[in-house]
Amino acid sequence: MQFDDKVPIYLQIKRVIYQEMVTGQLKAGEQLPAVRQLALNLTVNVNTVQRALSEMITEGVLTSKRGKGNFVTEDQQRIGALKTQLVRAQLSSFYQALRALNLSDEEIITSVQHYVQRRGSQDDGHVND
Amino acid sequence: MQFDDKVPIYLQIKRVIYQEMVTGQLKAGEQLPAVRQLALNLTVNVNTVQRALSEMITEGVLTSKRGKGNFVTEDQQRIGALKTQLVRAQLSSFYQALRALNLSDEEIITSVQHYVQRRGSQDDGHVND
DNA sequence: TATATTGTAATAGATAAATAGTACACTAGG
DNA sequence: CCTAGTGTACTATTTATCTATTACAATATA
Repeated sequence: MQFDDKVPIYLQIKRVIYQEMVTGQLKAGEQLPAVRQLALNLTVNVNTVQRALSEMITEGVLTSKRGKGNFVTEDQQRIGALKTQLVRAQLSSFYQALRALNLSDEEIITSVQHYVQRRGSQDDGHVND
Repeated sequence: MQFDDKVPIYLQIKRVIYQEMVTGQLKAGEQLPAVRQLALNLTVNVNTVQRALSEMITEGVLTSKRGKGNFVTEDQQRIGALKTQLVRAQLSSFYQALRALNLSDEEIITSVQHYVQRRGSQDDGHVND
């Protein structure tokens, strides 16, 4: 996997796993691949994977069972809250950045609409739910 | 100034100066504060400021005159292009992040609308152009 | 011609992050 | 009981970033 070398890799790994939980690629209670396997998949060191996972364990979205594996929380509501939290964080930083470039609220909204339209008419196989 | 310790400071400095150019706090052709002064303002080392500025000089948005100072490009169009570029980068990463969280195009648009509305009704002294 | 102010370069040290490698602890299954 | 597979811990090394410090080069001005 390719990472942005201006952002710590362990943070980018967290983001990937968050996304898999939110999209349901990883379901509540499901076991994650072994840390050594994750390290291979991500072409990254085991310690780096471990750092990402241990933070997520502290946050309560993962649980660890020594000798067995790492598991997504059973708490489906926790995952829902995670999605809300991640979406809100994106909205906040996006809004703040565009305001800092002097865009009005209206301009921000229409810029998103136009961007989405442009992407929609641009035959790159993405689907719209 | 406070920085996010997960992102290189020199990149965050570039972002701040970009914003000042785009918003007109720094006008085309205008002289920047001396690097040593900028370092004081930002509570950062001169070398770190220098790294940010030297990259922006390479990009052509700043020019340097040894013994005189650093200056914003005279090319107003260049600044306009900079704004376009920065806005587009924000849109792209924002869109990609929310798609990765399984939001549809419609949901992305309405989430922005609701976020802006919520902020608008929330008396925190921001103005709407 | 000096002196102050500007940008620029170079060195050395500190810290965070990532890597490689080794070892240990717990669990399941033959 | 032994072995394979799991998470976890620790050390050592490398790289990028930031800092502190010193020095030098170019410009303006008294």
